[in-house]
Amino acid sequence: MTQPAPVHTPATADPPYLRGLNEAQREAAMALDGPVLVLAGAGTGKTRVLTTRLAHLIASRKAWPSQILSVTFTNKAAREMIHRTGELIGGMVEGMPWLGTFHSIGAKILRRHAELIGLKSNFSILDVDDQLRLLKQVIEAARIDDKRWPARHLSSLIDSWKNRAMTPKDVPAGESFAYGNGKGAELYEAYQQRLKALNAADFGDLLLDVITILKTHPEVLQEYRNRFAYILVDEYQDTNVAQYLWLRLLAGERRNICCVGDDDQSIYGWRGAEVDNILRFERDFPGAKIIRLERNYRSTPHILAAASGLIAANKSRLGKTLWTELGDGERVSVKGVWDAEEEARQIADDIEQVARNRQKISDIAILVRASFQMRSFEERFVQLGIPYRVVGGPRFYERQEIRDALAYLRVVVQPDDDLAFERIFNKPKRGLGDAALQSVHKMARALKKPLFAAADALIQTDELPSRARSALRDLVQSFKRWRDQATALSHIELAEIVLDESGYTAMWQADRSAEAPGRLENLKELVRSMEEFETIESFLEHVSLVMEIEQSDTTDKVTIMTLHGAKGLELPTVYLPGWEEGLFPSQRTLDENGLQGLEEERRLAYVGLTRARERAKISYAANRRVHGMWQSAMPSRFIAELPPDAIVLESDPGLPYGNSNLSTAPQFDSGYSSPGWQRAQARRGETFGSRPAIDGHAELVATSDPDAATYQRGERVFHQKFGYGRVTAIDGNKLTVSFDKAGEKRVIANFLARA
DNA sequence: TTTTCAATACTTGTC
DNA sequence: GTATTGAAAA
Repeated sequence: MTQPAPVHTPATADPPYLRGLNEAQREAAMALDGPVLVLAGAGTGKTRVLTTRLAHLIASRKAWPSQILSVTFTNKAAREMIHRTGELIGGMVEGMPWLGTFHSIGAKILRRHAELIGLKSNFSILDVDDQLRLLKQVIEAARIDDKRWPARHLSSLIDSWKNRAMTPKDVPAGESFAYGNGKGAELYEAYQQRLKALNAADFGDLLLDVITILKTHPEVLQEYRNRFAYILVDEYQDTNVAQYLWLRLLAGERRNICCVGDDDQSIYGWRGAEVDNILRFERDFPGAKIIRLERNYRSTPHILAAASGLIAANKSRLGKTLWTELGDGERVSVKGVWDAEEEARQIADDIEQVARNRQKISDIAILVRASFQMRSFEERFVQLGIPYRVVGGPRFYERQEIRDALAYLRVVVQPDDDLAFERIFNKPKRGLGDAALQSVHKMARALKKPLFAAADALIQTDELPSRARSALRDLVQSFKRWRDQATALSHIELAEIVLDESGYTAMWQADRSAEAPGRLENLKELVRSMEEFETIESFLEHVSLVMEIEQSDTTDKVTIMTLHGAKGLELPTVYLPGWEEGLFPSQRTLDENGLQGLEEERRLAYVGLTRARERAKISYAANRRVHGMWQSAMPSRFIAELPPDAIVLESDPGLPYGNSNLSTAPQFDSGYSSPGWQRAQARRGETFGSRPAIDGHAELVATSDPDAATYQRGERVFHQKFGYGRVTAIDGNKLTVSFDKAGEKRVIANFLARA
């Protein structure tokens, strides 16, 4: 977020860190006392304000660094804040112990008071995988059919309860019925007990348990209220109810709380974020100062106009008007293409052109709504040899091989970690199957001891078949040996020995699949990354709270990522493909969350547009394959909402919006009940894979037409993608058609026409 | 116990 | 269309 020279020249007496701030930014950075809400539009220098505020608090001696609580959502944001504050006040931020993510700070507080909630201070933090396995055990113990009631479902329910700061007692009976015929709350309770027994907490607990402690132990609450003289919150629009309560408790009477956010960029409602938190800030903190940052330093006026015009269609927002002093620049281009492959082809051609002009292609990002859209781009880039990077795949520490390796280390360090032990029990395969694991469990229950101790006891008996017994004995003895060595060796050497002697590395070396070499590489990277840590314990703590690994890839590559992943970024050129009804806005969101969902999708579109500094290029495909079947699509309603003056239409011939006449735009009602994309567009004279005919006659076939829905076997039909064919089988509205050119395909009846 | 086949789902994703 | 997951067969 770079800024040009300031308009308001600073007074000479100003400390250097205030230089270059505009009036609103300066006000936001300097209003230190009392509640403050900074509404920071996209590209208005939000991080600048936050860091300046921190610097100002410290430099003016209002508070010591250790008295300021600064919370962010991501580690990346936390890192950036530390780094940039350091630049402002000259590297004196070593002692900012309370700057971090909600979860890392929650973990820190919880470790100090763990015993108040039935944990030990060395509790382990479960990842999503462990959580799910534990839930499965709880569900099984309650004799609930996990086919009818999947563990995933319960997991997301518990998440949503924790997001709303509900303990098992607080779950309303109605919601409890969402799982296992009213057993929801009961299972939640059982799960919490299992967690405590395992001395473990999940991510939700890092917040919820702290809230419980603060509520039930006034002296602890007072301690933290005294400690935190000032509170700073980043991305306030993304906070959930639990985080909100947590902040309110800590802010206390002093109310020195400053929240920075943008209601128009709230895109995580599905994850429990409450836009309402930001919308009602004034009511929660009467007398709060509201400061709007509206001067945008990032995008050209056309891009801003497009984004502002779009977001104006939302009803629930506080309202901001972004402006800029930059010169006009290019209009936002809107382009219709035949299908996703064509879309990828054209964008790739564009990018190739940029590369040929020896311009950086790392200035370009492709932002998609859903990750399946990435494939067509990757395929095309591979074909053309355009270097690219996909951001937001599975995170490093979430990869299977990394989790396995970590599980080994966890069992070495923490013999009581049952979940980790179970994970590596038969990995690599050592002939210990389900039967053997059940025996260990039985023993553990009998002895009331963790699995590892039970396994140790079990090999003294004749319970197991001799093969399994010796395999288990080997495993147990290996762990004992590694624990003995742990003191003598560095943690890096230890990790190498564990991975080696357990046969885990060998397992992947023997694997002939395509991913195996990559996995081995990742394991090496894991060991390398341990160097930064003093002990294996501190490394493991880092791993559970920081799901990423620093990577410095400076080569010139195009970025492909999801719109969600793009928040906070900015780039000169941004491609926004897939603006089609059903995909963006996503039909599922519309179905599940109605108008609210639509508004969130619109905010997502707003976020996408406002990432662009100089060029934004929207495109939509007239045809797309959804769940393996071809469907035609209508351009997104968001396209019709863009101000005509800010955009330029350049669709391929024969497609909607092909000329600069927006009156052909489909009309949607404010809700989602009549999506025009249900209408199929049948085009004649096309064959599979061909480009659209210039003079093709478009013809609409309504799905409601009863005639169109009933086909007979053997009937000749036409499909816009596959051409002519004959119906060979009928299954409801899904037909199997043997096409003359494209072969046999399963298609939806609505997209066929009689030939 | 392991392999193979069929059923299933399939937006977004921090910590 | 495809990746993942779970249950039957080898």
